[in-house]
Amino acid sequence: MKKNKPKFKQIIDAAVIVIAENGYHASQVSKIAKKAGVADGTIYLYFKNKEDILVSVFEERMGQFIDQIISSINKQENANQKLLTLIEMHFRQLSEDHHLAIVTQLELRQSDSTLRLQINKELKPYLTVIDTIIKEGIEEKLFRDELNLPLVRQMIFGTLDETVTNWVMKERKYDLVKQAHSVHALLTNGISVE
Amino acid sequence: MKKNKPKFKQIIDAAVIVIAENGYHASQVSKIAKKAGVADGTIYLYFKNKEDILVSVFEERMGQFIDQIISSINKQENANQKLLTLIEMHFRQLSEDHHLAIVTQLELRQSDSTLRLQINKELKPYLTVIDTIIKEGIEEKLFRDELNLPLVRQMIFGTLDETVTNWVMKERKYDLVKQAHSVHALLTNGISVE
Amino acid sequence: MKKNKPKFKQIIDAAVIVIAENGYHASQVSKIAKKAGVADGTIYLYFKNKEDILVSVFEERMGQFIDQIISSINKQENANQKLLTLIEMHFRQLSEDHHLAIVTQLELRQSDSTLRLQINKELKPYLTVIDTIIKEGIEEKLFRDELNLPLVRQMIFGTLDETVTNWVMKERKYDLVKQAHSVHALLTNGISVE
Amino acid sequence: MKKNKPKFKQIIDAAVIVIAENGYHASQVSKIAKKAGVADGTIYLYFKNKEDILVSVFEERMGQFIDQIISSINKQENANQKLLTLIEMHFRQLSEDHHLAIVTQLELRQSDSTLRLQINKELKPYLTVIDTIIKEGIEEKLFRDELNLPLVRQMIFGTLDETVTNWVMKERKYDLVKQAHSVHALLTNGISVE
DNA sequence: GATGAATGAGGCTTCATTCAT
DNA sequence: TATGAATGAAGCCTCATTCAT
Repeated sequence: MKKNKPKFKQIIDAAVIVIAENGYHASQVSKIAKKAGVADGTIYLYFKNKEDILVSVFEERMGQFIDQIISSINKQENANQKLLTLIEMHFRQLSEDHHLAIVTQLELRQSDSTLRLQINKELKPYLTVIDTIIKEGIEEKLFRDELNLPLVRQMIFGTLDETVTNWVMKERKYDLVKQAHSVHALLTNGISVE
Repeated sequence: MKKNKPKFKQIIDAAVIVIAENGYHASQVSKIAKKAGVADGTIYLYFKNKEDILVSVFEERMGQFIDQIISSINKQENANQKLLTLIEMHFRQLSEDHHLAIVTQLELRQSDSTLRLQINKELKPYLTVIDTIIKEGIEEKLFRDELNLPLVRQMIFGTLDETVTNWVMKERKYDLVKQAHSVHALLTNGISVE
Repeated sequence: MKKNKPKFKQIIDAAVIVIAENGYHASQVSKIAKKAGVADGTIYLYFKNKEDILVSVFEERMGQFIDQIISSINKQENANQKLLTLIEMHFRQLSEDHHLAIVTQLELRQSDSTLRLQINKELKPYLTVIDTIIKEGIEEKLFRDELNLPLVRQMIFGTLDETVTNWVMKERKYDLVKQAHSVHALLTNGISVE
Repeated sequence: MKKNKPKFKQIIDAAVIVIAENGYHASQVSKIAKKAGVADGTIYLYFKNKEDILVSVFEERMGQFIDQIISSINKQENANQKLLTLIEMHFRQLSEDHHLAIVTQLELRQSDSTLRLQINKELKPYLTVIDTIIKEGIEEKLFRDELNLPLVRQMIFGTLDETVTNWVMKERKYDLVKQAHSVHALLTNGISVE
């Protein structure tokens, strides 16, 4: 299994940094190889082509990202706590790896539709986690039971995504994690008085 | 002023269609020229370079988009009505011009960071409109007064954006405008019971 | 029609010389472009890809080659005369354009099967001319009537081809055209006494 | 002597099959190694480089090919019989090893001039055998004594070669060996009446 | 002797942009 | 103004060969 060889991770890590620093379009394979400390050709022993590197970046990192969130959520008692934890973990992980944040929020969105399709597939488990929390919340009578599931999911994911993107574009000048509670409050209580 | 000459608009319109139909990366200048019915070189009499076409697409169309929303909002009495109108108009306009929806939600995001910076500039007035509504809502005691303005704006814009993107990616198979009320309810009342 | 533009012929001519001088595998597109006095990209305004240049070389030159032979043959009275003329013209034309001789006898045979298939298509009319002469000869009772047509064609073409290849590989140190009569005699009378 | 080690022959045999099945250009060293059941690097313990494999293919197989023909010819009484035997053996051997036929008639001709030079050297003994038969035939007064030796040799070899190539390209759908007599008759008696 | 992971040079092609007409 | 033929820079990928084990 190629994924367990050290060079596989070396190249993935190099790719994240190179893309974050140079932008998606200026990230030539040769630049990634150099940063990873391998020859250009070596890349192709581990990846089918350039696109495959990018998909793998997402697979590897998004996989970890979601696994972390799920394991944290499982320690929580109810849907409200779980939602808060999801938000905190989402913000924390991207805060702690700003290269990854730049890549996921800005650079990878420049990829063409074939790649974006792959990326959406990777994203699906995350959306499923959100769905599960909402359904639990409804069962626990914490959330309103007439909620339109896809709409709520879009609100939650859209809000988190937009918040992180803004933070990245403002060059990460403020503490993203600290906003988790407010975002949670907004999503649960809305903006209306009472 | 070049903007008032007929070929300027011809080229912008052609660009929207070509990008929507072919995707950002397969939209060569020559293809846009052909669709616009002009020679390749003519493009450069009206636009500095390819990026300039794309920025102009956004300037022109986003300008109209926002103007429409503002004029509709101004007929509304309070912040709640205005927010609902904004959502409806946002959804309606993109529903009615699906080429534009594809371009704004999917294709233009593939542009590089320079272009995206420009696009964000064009987006600013829209975000300001949202801010204004929120502030009005607080003054009118319709919205909670401890709201974090940027956060609320991100929630609103993030939710609308994600909702439209999902609709585009699902190939516009359902009625987006019909979702305006539910989205409005979610944003104002949150998801919690009570 | 691209074939009538001067650059089309310029590039074909350059390709013949570059391939003859450098060999098939060392004939980069950039080298052909340079010899033709055009930019690399210009090649692709006239040819689909590199292979298309080579097919066109054959189409153009082989077309002329065969046309010349046919028009000369038509002035001859009987099949025997026609066969002699075909041999003479075959030898003469390749003698007079040694670049073309090198390309057809040595370099173009290195092409891959896709290209060789195309080349064989171009060659077909020539083989048909040979067939026609043989059939005429039989009708005129000059040639034996139990002849196996494909076999005779293979003997004639194989002999001419091998003779020219040998001459090219011996670096054209002797007069090829002078051998036409002997070759004709061999083919018609065989090698046996009586 | 490396030639006597089993892996040497293993690799040669693998090369013939791989080239026949994949074509010259798609026959990477790694593919030959795999088919031979050795590691890529092992190839280089037995052959100087890739070209050396191909030259060796010819050396080994052509050597056998010619030896077979010579030993068959020596059993014949006169030049006429010998020529017929040569033709039969030439056709029979390639008929019986169609991989070799594909490689010699089609694929190896794609090699570059350096390699073809080597191949021609291997071919020389065969041409010498032909020459010897012709000279014998003249001495035996079976063949005309004013024959131009190189020319006759080119006719014989060219005819055989073209005949086999046609048979290979027609995907070996007819019996090549059965044509030996007709080809022999053509070469000895020519095509003319009387 | 045998392995196979690693190397890195090399070339075809696209397409935004220019400029002579 | 308008044209469109011509330009030429730039990058992904393959595969013969090496060499540490």
